[in-house]
Amino acid sequence: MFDNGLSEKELRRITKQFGALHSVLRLRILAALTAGESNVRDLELKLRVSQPLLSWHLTQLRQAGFVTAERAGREVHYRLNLDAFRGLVSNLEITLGISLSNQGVD
Amino acid sequence: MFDNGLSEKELRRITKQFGALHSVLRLRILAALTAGESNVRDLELKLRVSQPLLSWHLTQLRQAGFVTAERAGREVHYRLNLDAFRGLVSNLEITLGISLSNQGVD
DNA sequence: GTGATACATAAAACTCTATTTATGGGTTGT
DNA sequence: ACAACCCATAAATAGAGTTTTATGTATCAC
Repeated sequence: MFDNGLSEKELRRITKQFGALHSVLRLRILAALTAGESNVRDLELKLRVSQPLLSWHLTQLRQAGFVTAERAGREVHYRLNLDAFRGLVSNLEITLGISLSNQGVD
Repeated sequence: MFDNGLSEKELRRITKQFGALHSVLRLRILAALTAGESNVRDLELKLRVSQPLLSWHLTQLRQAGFVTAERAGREVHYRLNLDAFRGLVSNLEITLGISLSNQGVD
């Protein structure tokens, strides 16, 4: 056919990943995690959202692969998984058939 | 505060952009446009979707900046706007505070 | 064990997005 | 003007995602 390198399954995968980034709150969560790993309570205080809501968004991010969760006592530590972002950009490049390296853009 | 370089307005902007990519059909549209510009009728035949649906998705992509539309007679020619993708990746890098260049990933 | 803390999950209400069906506006050719 | 074609928009419906409220599970301290 005319597919640009990505299988149907991969298409659904990156679609879901883009969906996981379709939320101001989730982007804020990711931004907060750039400072390093964090538990849920700290994020709750930092972002001023309810705990169940935060938990739900963290689940979305985890299912998309953008964060990992690790139990430590009664806390759960979340941290960024940068490779997931790199993989997404890479798949987007394949879909578009171009390079998105932004050297010389600004 | 703790913002990683992006304003509230910019956050909403890239959130919307990610939302525009949260659709298998829209990714297929973008992939189809990598071959070059196209009118709506050709995309309709290629992707086998109804014309109003296609038109709606094209509007979403245009509002997000990923495609541009140009009238040519009674046709409207759509084409990719690669700078929008580069800008999005760039903003994502700012949000995460890292570089996403995928050199050496595969 | 009891109580307190940390996190996840379930159910319901709400909001946003996608799809269909029908119609309208603009352009070309006769 | 008329008919045919290309595309956009409106209204109605269906579906997916989000938020709240309430409850459950696991861990630590006592």
